[in-house]
Amino acid sequence: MSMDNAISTIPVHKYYYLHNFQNALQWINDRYQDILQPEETEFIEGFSCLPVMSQALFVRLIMRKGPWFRYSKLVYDEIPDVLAAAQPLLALGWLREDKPLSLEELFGLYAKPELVTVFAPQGARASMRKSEILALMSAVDTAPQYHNEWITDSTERAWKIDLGQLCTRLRLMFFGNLYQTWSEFVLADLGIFNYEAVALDASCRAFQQGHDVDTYLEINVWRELINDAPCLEEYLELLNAPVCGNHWLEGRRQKLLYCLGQAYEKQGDLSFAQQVYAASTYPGARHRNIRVLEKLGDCTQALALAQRAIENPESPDEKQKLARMLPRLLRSQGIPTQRRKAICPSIAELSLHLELLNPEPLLSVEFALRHHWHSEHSPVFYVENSLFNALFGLLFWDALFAPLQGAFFHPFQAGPADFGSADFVQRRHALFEKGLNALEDGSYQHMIQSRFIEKKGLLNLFVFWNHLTQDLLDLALICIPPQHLRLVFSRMLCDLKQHRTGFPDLIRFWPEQQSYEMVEAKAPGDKLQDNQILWLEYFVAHNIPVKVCHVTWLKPLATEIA
DNA sequence: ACCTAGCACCCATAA
DNA sequence: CGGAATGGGG
DNA sequence: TTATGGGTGCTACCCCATTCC
Ligand SMILES: [Mn+2]
Repeated sequence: MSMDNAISTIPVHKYYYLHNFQNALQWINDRYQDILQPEETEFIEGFSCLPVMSQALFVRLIMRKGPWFRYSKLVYDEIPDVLAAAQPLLALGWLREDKPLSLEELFGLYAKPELVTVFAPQGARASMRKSEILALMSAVDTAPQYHNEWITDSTERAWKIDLGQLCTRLRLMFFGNLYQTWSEFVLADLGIFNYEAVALDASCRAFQQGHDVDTYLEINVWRELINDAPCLEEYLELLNAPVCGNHWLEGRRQKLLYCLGQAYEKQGDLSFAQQVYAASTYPGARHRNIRVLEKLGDCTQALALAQRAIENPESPDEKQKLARMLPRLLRSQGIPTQRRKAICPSIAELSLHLELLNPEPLLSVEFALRHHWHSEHSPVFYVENSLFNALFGLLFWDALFAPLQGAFFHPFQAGPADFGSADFVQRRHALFEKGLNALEDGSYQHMIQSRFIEKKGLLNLFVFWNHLTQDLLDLALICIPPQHLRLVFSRMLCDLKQHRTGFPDLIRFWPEQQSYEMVEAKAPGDKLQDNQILWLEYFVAHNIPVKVCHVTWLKPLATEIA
């Protein structure tokens, strides 16, 4: 804790955010000359000509919620005269005070007590909820007005930032996504996020074509539309959208279709959902298509599609789901099926039943089991996916951070941008082979240990550093034979997206015997998930030690009424 | 990869 | 008043 | 009773102030 405080109190330059933004603009300007739109070039040029205070204010604003701001709410030590700083921005029209505010915008800008005062004549009362006052006023007067018409008798000013879209576009071009913000810079400066240093040359950039930037933004608009409000029939027009030439964007488009299907399904528009699922190649879309056909009562179609699918399953996960649906669909057609005994007999044999006394304070089954088994000579860790993912991330560090074309293009990446694409492993084949070979010749131990030291704290999408201690790592390397690591990593490499998850909750070590065992803990009512079952089957098939422990509580609840 | 994914928890339904 | 939710900040 | 599907909630840097109910 004190360490964290020490880090976060290191003083940064008072205009740190402005310097970061200037650097980002420079970066973009250097790499995107051919793609930048005229107004973007104009903006970059115009920005550099502004007085420092105005630049600083502008950057402060684009990092805040917006698009409306109240002058009185803009208080910064490093910008003593906000009004003066705003003048050049107002003159350029980057900030506007001559725009009307809708009622909703006004309500976003002012707190309830203020609105009660303003709208008391129309019947607003302090006892009402803010939403009730809004409803009241909507009934009376909904037309947008200028700020000084809404709020008379006030020295307050309201400004609207007009370059939000443009700045979002620049941010997208820099990061290649919209979830990262300009605050990445300061978080990295403060040591809150530490990124691997990947060599980036002047040609590294997220987008190769201006059109792709637009496509990304369009998809994002659709996504917000789908998430924020009920989906209309008109959205089916997405079915006619052209295929994207860019693989990465085409994948995003397919995912968008899948999300639209989910939204339709959730709101009960099964027929729309079915059409969209049928058009999407996103993993899982076919399964949802079959399920929705079933829900629609079209079991004939559902069965036909399921039978076609099981001939050529897209993944073990889909195969698993299909195997569960098929008997039901067959029965619906009057075709009898023998009642299938538990999912897989080999997994049933892994079962172990324990009655435990839940210590105070109450623990989850995973922690209770760990507590029950843990001892100095047989330590137990609650690791879930984190252990094997971390070992994977450390062993294959060089492969993950290899500076391949298109993989890295800004200094704040926890992994390559093309992680998710079908040819990800193929493109790095030789590097992954190198890691696997290290398992053969024994050098993997040193490789993993030294990277644990060297790379500690650096963001890696496979390594969760707070879960991985030196103790845990030492025990894992002592107790888990390299043959097992190889088996696990091989399966992961088949499909990194899907096979990163589903590992058992606990791992028990017996360092003196150099042995270990993984254990999936199950509370009553909890059941194995598909990805867990698939790993269990794999472990059984390769003699990797694993159990499923079903825990019941010995003394249910005596101290419950408190 | 913070409107996203992985996990556990809780409930409804059907054989 | 308590306490959740949101926004701003380094 | 079991099996299945579905929905929800938590958690992700951490601290602080404001807002709202
Ligand atoms: Mn579990």
